[in-house]
Amino acid sequence: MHTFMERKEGLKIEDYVMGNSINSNSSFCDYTGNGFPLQSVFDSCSEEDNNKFSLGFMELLGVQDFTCPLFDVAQQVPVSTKMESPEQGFNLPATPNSSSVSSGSSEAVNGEPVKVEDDQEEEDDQQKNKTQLKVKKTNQKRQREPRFAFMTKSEVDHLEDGYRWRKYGQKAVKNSPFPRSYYRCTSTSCNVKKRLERCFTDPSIVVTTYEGQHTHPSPLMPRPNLVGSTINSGISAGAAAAFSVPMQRNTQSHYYYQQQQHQHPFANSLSSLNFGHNGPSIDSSFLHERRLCTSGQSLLKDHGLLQDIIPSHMLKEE
DNA sequence: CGCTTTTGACCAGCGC
DNA sequence: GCGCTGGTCAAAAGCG
Repeated sequence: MHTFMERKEGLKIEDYVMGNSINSNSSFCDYTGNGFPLQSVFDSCSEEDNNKFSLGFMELLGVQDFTCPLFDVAQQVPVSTKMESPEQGFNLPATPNSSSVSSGSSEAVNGEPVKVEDDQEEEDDQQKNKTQLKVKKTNQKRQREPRFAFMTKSEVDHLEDGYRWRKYGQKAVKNSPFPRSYYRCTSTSCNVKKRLERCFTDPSIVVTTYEGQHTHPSPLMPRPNLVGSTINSGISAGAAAAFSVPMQRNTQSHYYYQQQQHQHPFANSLSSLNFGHNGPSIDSSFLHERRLCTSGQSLLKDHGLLQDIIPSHMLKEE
């Protein structure tokens, strides 16, 4: 069984997901390395060619009675997310205060606003800023924060996740009638971002992508003592804090993707991200959501996570 | 008045 | 080099 990284080297992700190999001798689990397709939700939802895959994957996941969602695209993000290096995100914890992410912003230039005296100087300043930005960007290639994405079946676009977000952009998405919205955490010095978009193959599904790590506790959520649950679930507290899963009002269910080959995909993927070194100990919303997902199942069951994440018929195959 | 949302413009990266 | 696309900025408008 190959790992994702091993396979990634030789194939474009589209080939990998859409290509002949899916019809070859490989089983679905073998094919993905851990039982899940490696193609990102975004690709599968936004790329026309991937539509087929998307539907196929929905079926495989059992969309009719989906289990718990969550989809870790953290580092081995497929082609579409353009991670510089697969190792980066795993070995480097998210660096919320890094200026590299927003290097395109004029605020990032020298860290202070540009004063304008008159038109001439304004132009000069703009020229300076542009050249400085170029130099900065060529010297320091933009680094992406690790990403964590999941699909949520919901009627509302913006799901409450315990944090406050400010919308800073909206873009039309190619091959999708639904725009993508860009949000940033409103907390100062916290540069966590998230993107929201609807899956055009199923408008009832919202794809949420978190990027970065919160440097502060959730401003809206109380933090119940659920440490035991977290430990038993194998989820690092920091990871839970870094990527709080929305608490949705209208959600019926979630999908889960993750891209590693471990037996316990969710736990391994999150812990391997190595988040939470400076984050809050636990974010309740994440655990809260897990409760919603499990709906009656005990969180402390040994295989509870796997059950949440992997369709039962796939578990039987293992 | 302060904060959030909207939206057009700009920029970088990528593929051809 | 050019065009396309994703991501971000920032001014204006909206809202409580």
